[in-house]
Amino acid sequence: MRRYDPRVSEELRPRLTLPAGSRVRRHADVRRVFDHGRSAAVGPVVAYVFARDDDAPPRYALVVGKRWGNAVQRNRTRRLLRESFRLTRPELPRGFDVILLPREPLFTALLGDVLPGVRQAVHAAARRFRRDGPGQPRAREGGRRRR
RNA sequence: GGAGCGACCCGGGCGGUCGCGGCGUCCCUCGCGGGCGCCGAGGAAAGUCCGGGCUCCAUCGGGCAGGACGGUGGGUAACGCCCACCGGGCGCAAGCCCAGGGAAAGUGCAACAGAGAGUAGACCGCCGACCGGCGGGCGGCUUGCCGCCCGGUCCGGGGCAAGGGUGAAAGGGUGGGGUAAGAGCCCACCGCGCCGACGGUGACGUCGGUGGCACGGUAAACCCCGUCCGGAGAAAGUCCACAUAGGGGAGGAACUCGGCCGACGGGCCGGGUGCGAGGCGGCCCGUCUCGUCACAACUCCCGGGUAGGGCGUUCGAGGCGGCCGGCAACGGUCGUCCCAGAGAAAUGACCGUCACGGGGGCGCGAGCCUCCGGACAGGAUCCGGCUUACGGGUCGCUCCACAC
RNA sequence: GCCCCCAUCGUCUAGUCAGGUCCAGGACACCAGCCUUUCAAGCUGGGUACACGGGUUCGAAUCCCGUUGGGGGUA
Repeated sequence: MRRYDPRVSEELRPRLTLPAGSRVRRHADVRRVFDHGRSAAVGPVVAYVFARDDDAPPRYALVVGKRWGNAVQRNRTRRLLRESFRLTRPELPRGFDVILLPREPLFTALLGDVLPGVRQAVHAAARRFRRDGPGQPRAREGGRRRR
């Protein structure tokens, strides 16, 4: 069985907390990231980012739909993404709202499989946002329409 | 040892590093902060299949319609659940299964096959007693008729339903008597119906008598009988804040009585009947609210806006232990405990170690080394059940084989 | 979360309420043959389905229960 090397976190002092305030909770904020943010995908992870007008640490939200399995499997997926975000948060660009989504099934994945993807995807999306600015909402033809 | 049946229990333990959600408390450089303490998923939290609590519909009243349930007795807040018992079916057995009321209230359905499918029927077959004919023999005499006998490997009428055959099902079964052949036609036993006695709270059982077969299947077909059920569902609901803009469309109906003002045009208030609209899931009754010569208000429909916060919200038909009652489900009583309450959603990540299971190797052996493995699955209003998914253990019992 | 509905050939569907005549019918699509120099069209023939597991019944696509998979409504 593969094991995750604990030295990854040993290097990363200071404190690696994940306070409640670092979560994007309001529906309007989530919509803003999806409609006007920029995205990038690395490995098993997709990241959407949108820059706020401050210099606070990055905030996150997770979107894991029913296609990723039952409640236990979705919880496992969310926890891996959250843990990856927590461990990499100090090195991520400040002032961004980040939404993380899985791109492939993560139920059987280990933390080491997910963490590099989160770090690189967020950085890539942030670079794209700084270069191109806010995007326009994609037209959703057919399918479900959000009000 | 093998096969099987039932009841019950458990759902890894300990430790470390970094974190998460509540509540309490303290600190500060007050912020989306930090320290400390306590608590933090399941036996199914699942499916959402039943039953209740709770909230709103003014009240939840009567009837119809509709739905659910269905042996008996108990348990329960209630149930479609549980316990005990009865009856039937399956199994060698331990045991398991049963929507298990009514088919003599009525209606419907049963393809194909078959003679006949529910007021039964006669294809093959069986019979030759009875009637008519045919053939033969004998006898009589009024010589072409009569009588008697024989013939079903002669015919028809007719009798029969035992046997064959069809079917899921053919209008009691077996045996004997009986008969021309047969048949509950008669008899014995079994089954069935009815009556009675006894036992049991009861479903029902046992025994006796009697009838002489009259009652086929299907109600998870309509239906009948009995019992129960008002509707919606926490995104229920309620309070506050914010916001849209007083948007568009549709609707209906009169009389009368009393009092007061006014001073003859009438106005105001209250009541009655009628009418209209609406609420009480559908309909009717009943009832309540509003309106009633109408700009408005009212009611309904459509359109538009908001997507924040508080309460509901977790102490409960609650858990654990003892004693008592009960075959049991369960109840009573005493003691003790406080056990998730989030609001897009917290239990995680990683590591060590010990147990447990499996494979391989070493060892005479106790054992040692090494590599794997640990299921189903995550609270979202709360309980009681059912169902479905799934890893393992303990105890008891049955049958078979072997040994003593 | 809560409350409803649906499932039949490759696709769209009929049959389900009132069980048998249904080894399930139709249209398009598919395959083969004929026709044509070839293709298309036309004609002839053919294959293909009751989501799954139980129960009731003599008999189930149909009735009942459970499972699975879809869809819709609701602040």
